[in-house]
Amino acid sequence: MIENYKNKILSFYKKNRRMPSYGEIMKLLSFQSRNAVYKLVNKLVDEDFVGKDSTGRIIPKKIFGEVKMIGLVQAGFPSPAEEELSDTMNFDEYLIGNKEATYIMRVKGDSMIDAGICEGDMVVVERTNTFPVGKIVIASVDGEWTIKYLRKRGDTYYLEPANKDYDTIYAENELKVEAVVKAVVRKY
Amino acid sequence: MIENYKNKILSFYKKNRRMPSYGEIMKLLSFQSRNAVYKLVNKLVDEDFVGKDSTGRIIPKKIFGEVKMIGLVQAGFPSPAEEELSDTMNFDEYLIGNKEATYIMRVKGDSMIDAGICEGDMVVVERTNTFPVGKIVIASVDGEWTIKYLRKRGDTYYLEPANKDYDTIYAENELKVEAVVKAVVRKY
DNA sequence: TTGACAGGTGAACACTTGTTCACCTATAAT
DNA sequence: ATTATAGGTGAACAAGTGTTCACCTGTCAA
Repeated sequence: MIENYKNKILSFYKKNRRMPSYGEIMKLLSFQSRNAVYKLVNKLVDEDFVGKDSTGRIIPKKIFGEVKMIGLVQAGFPSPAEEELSDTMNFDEYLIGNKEATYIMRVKGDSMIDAGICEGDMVVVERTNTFPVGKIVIASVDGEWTIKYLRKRGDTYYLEPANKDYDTIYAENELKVEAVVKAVVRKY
Repeated sequence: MIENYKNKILSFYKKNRRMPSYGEIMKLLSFQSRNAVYKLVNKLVDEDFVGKDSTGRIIPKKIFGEVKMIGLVQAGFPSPAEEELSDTMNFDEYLIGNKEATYIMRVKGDSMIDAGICEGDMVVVERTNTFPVGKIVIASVDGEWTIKYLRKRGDTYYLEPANKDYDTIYAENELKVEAVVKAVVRKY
């Protein structure tokens, strides 16, 4: 029963992008008094399902938009008892540092395949003015955009693919590092 | 100036996990009347920076918690003018279908390296009772947990790594498919 | 049979909510 | 010099806010 309540609150949050008020929960769960809701919410707060403001308003807890995290594949899935203890994570927070400077790009070609970046993968990149040698970067070389490792020999920077079939790239005119690759996301 | 306002509202949302009320914005922006806020908010609604409920409450628009998406790496970054038009995405929504059945696991070993899944990568998996042949699954074979391709020959299922150095795995006693791999996430 | 208690109702509290109105500047255009 | 306009103040409105209180069940244990 209480799980049902949680689900209804959760889907309200999903739909309206905010937590419901006590009155709204009352209608949502077909209660007759807001006080019934008040008592219910206090229990949900104890359970850490939701939280409260300094003004008493209900605020979402971590569970909203988060996913349970397990150590290793080899460890298998936790029992329901262990599940309570398992960590949760949120991809947006995990993957995105500086929101303003972050972009998502889709990868074409297999020049980075040995680094585990395949055609069609999405890369999370963050714009930069630095030259982070050794990292995977988005660079524009003589007007062309690519994703490669940034290397340095002596005073000159160059780009190195992660695929034996491709050659390293030296800029004829200009090599500009536009962004650093922060993460790779592939969906099946 | 108005950018400054947006930032303050945004960081309120980040901190409190909900949108501020008119009165709260008033204090936030050091206004003397809520009506000044009211007029400001209406402009922000026109700009599509925020939205309004049926009850008049302010709700976050897509921008909150989302990231700009670019077509291909080769396309480069958009100009500020184009940026307005570019799509945005939200990782949680993108990666997670059924929240209850979804887990994150960390990969150990290089048996799936040719599929672009490296040691230390995080996989997003969804529990299942089906046998999705051809997909990458989390399976328990005779008590051991692994991540492999699920294959079928005749009536028997078996597991195939994506690495020539490893052998295919046939279960001596039992092969159980615990979950399907929905996505791979790697952070640098 | 009694008492405790979890879970619900319904009314009341002070306060905050979004919204509207009349009014007050400055700044810019005519 | 006059008029419009964008952006602010301050008071008022009904409605909704979280919270508290007294009260009413049914269920279960002693």
